[in-house]
Amino acid sequence: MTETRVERKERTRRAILDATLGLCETQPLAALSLRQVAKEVGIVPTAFYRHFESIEDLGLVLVDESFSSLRDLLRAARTFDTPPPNDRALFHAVADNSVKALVTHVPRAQRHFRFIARERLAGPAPVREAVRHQLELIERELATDIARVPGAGRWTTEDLRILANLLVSAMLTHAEELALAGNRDDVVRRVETTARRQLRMVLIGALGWDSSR
Amino acid sequence: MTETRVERKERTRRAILDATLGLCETQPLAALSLRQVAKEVGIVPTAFYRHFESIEDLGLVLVDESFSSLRDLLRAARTFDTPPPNDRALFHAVADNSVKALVTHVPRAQRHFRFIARERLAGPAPVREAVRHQLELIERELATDIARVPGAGRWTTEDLRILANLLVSAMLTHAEELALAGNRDDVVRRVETTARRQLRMVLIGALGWDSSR
DNA sequence: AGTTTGAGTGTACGTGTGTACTCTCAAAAG
DNA sequence: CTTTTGAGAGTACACACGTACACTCAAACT
Repeated sequence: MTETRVERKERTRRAILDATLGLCETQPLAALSLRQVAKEVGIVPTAFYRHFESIEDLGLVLVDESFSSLRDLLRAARTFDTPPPNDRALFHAVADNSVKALVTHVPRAQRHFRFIARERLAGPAPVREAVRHQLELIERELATDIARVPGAGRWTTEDLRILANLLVSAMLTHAEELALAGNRDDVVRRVETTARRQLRMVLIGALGWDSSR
Repeated sequence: MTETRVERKERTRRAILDATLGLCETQPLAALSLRQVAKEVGIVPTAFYRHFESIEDLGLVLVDESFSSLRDLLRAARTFDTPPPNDRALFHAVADNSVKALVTHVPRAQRHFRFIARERLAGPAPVREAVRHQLELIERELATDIARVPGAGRWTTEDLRILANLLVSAMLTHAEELALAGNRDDVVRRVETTARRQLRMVLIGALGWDSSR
């Protein structure tokens, strides 16, 4: 039952991260005090400094952590069981798949999504910048992904980025709504429908779009 | 140069509202202290209570105020100088008009937009609820507006709501980006392009969409 | 075995916080 | 002219805040 020194340290570090995520469900990071976090973890305030330089520093770590679970979601959304027969079916499949990934992953990583959504705009400047940067990376990934879809040949790189931006901001809105809804089944289903329809509108609408105007 | 009693009271009330909007550009409402606001205004902390019950109460007033400037923007976006000749031109005109309204209004009411964007997710629960409610009203207005556009006949009410939701969340994202950019011309132009293209994609894509699947 | 290391403790400080209370003093009401 | 009213000032309190400093004591290193 003895614990090595690094193990123990890692355990309290995790406890601090978890406690902060928990406290951030009801208030933004900027409204959080070092003492509040320490009390929640069960350590003395000064012990906090053994792990993080400041609340802001902690926030940056949480951003990285949160985005790695977002990446898991996106990876799931990209995987198909069976390749769809035609274009229209493909778009439907993409939409359905993405939304399914959204509603199954979000509850599991609720606190991460909520954290990102909150701190994206309300966080301290460096935290906001970190979130913005990560979202940009995701946008780019999504853009190259869409580029491989049939009918996307006519699209310019710029337009693909713009389309990806639209999809990311829509999905972020839905993720936040899901996270806030908790486990209320009716809300989950409503968001699910809205998200799926929006993706279809955009993707199918995209077929009629031509970058050359 | 004498000032009536109600005039004077209204003046400090405004000063409190303005000071709070100013302070909220760098931090969320929840991280704000009553004393900070009072100091900024130039009154003693206890005098605050003559105007608002709490910071949260003040927040709710700011939400109302902010949304009335958002409504101004939307009204501007709906007004046309000359009716466009055909459907495609109409969609382009709608998109151009909306985006023009966005980039001209946002700088004027920057602090209001920033406040909404921040507090929508990071604010105290009652403030978040107030923002959510106002956005829902705007969505409904937009939906009935789109319903009058040619080609929208085939759309169900539900789908119109879903489309409006997509547009509102996209425009909110852009408004926030504009507000954060301040007066940096290159950013403004980039956001402008992105917003216009997204609106066109969605609106023109919408022509190809059929609610009946 | 003896020594070093470092996570976590305990105490102490100056400062900021919300709020209760009494006081002022000019505009409004009589 | 006198009285009432109410925005704002001033003082006071108990409490939470970040952080500096010296301490403990078991695991890890030599």
